[in-house]
Amino acid sequence: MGQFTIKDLAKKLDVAPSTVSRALRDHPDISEATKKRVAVAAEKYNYQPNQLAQSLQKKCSNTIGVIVPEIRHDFFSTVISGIEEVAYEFGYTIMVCQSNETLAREIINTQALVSNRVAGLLIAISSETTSYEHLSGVLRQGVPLVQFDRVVEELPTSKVVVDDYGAAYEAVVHLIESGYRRIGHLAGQEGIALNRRRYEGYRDAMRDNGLEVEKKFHLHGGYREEDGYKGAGKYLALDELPEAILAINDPVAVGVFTRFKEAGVRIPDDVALVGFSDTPAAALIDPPLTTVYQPAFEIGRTAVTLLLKQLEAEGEFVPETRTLETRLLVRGSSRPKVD
Amino acid sequence: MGQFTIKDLAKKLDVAPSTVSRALRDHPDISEATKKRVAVAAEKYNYQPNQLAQSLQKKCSNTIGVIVPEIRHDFFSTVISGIEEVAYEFGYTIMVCQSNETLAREIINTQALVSNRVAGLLIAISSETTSYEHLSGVLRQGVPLVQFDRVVEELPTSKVVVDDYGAAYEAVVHLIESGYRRIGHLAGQEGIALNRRRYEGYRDAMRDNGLEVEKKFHLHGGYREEDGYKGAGKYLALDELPEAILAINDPVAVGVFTRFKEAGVRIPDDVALVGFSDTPAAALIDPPLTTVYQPAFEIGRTAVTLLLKQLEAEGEFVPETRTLETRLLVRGSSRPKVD
DNA sequence: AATCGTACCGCAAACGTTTGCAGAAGACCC
DNA sequence: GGGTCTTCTGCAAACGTTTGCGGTACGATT
Repeated sequence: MGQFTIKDLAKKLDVAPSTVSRALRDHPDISEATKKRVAVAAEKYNYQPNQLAQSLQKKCSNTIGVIVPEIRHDFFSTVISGIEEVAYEFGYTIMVCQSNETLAREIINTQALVSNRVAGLLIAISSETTSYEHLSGVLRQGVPLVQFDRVVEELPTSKVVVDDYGAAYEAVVHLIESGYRRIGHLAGQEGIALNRRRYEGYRDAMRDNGLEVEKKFHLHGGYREEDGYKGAGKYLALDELPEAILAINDPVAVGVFTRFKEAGVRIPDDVALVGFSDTPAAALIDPPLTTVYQPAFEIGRTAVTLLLKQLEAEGEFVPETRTLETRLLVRGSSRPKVD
Repeated sequence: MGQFTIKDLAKKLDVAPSTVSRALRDHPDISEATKKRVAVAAEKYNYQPNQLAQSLQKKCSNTIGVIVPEIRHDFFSTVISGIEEVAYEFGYTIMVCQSNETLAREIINTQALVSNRVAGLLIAISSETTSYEHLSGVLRQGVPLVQFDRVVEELPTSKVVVDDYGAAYEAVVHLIESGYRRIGHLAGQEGIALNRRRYEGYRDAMRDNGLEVEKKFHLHGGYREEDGYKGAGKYLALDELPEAILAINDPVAVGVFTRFKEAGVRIPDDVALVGFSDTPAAALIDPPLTTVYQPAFEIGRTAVTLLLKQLEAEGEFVPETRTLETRLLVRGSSRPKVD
């Protein structure tokens, strides 16, 4: 068995492998006649070039490595979809790994992908990732790297992000304008740039409107629905509830939503709620969730595009940061307050 | 630049590349002393084996190809997650492609993956796929293939499916027991095995309960939310509505849900609704959607497992079909009818 | 008729591994 | 001290490509 190789083809046609190779790649040295013969035979025997061999020889492959915290998270699967889309368009295939939000696995993933000699790496770091040695290692080895969504700012790579600060600011202003004053923030892990940026947007929006951030309403958790569920439990354990909550993302908001519903807390009458991402579920729950739309698909597309650009550029390339537009989708969960 | 190779390592240690290779793989011929030296140096210089070269030489790679209709569909992203999970566990990486529900792209995807000499292929066919030449081609080339969810039954491959017939049957019986009589079915494209099986379950459940399938209530569409939206439009265009609808999957059910809500059709009072998959949104809409839970994650896990088994087996392998359990999740959208 | 140019093709090395085989060095036996 | 066994290591070929360079054959030019 085994695949049909260029040598087999050469033997069939009684020419040298090199001739076949050149014929297939339309090299001017080869006569039209033999080009045709080769093409016909290749078709007939269903010859498919061995990408492994090709990549080995050219010292560069046409696969792109992707590392995300969790594939099944709607945001990331949409990003991956976007990545695959343009990768496909440019003749690349993608290798996808998930870190499961752990640093250990993220490290193994990067090594595996480098070991597979991917042309470049696209990554959104795990929530545990606070040391970047593995990533700077990748850079040191000359593997192009583009970060998206959850980025470490210190690293000199291209980045694709959204204006988290501005989006959070806008969301909070919206809440304030809707009549909510005592606004809480259910954030992600501390120390992550993305969290910090959203927090600062929240904080500044409060400050600029003469409101103060109440520490007890500023809680930390993870990125998953269960984290939201737990977070809501913490709010419920307080002596009083905030008037509104800005959740770090939609899954968390949904978790809060569920927990509150169980507890008989009405949304938005008792507590207004705003999420981040616009997952499909957001629009469907009742009341529908006000959320910050993030162009996940575009984030993916842009990330590969930057990577490909870097691949073209070879030496003279400078990291570039693309900040994509968000859009606040105002829905029922933050209906103007009536007292 | 360029990665550190086994040759570089050999030069540093003043031994032959073959010795380094053997030392790294713990070959008994090599003395403990040099093994240690090699290990230390490999660590020091951060040597990472070139998988491409390895795969080329061994004539088999450690990457698994995955083709799904759409990555962002919750069901598939969850399957992929499961696939990645066990692939990772066994030292494999996965290459993921989406066919976007088109045959043309599915063909290109399979070729690309074969060209990359994946160890095996995992596929859920597109809704357009009615000719299987590309897949039998893959088999003819000796590339292990496992189908999941949307399978073509004629092909002699391992398969991972759920009992679509039984699940649909159960769902319809549930509707009947809840007092619904005139039950419609919003199916997918005709000619797809999965659709046929679910249809038959629907049909037989009706028949076994002395009810007849009304042709006008049996419509066809696609797998996406928009297809459900459109399908609902078709129902609305009829002179009357069915009492209940079994949708081919959750996104479609959600589309129906949305369209009906717009039209003022109440669920389940005017029309009851049942979906398939249990996407996250299903439980969150109001009323929550009754649906058939499919163990997406397990489907993914099982698919790789079967593939790995086949890879071990070498010659003496016989295709195997695993049918995973579904579970009907009864929720508000099919509340017992009150007349 | 000798030279040159051109058009086309093959040889062989290389990419980074693995592996069968042979070889070197020492230990052991008689 | 010559032979045989071990133990360890290196050589070289191979996996399927690509590519620099050299070579052949032929027609054209002087």
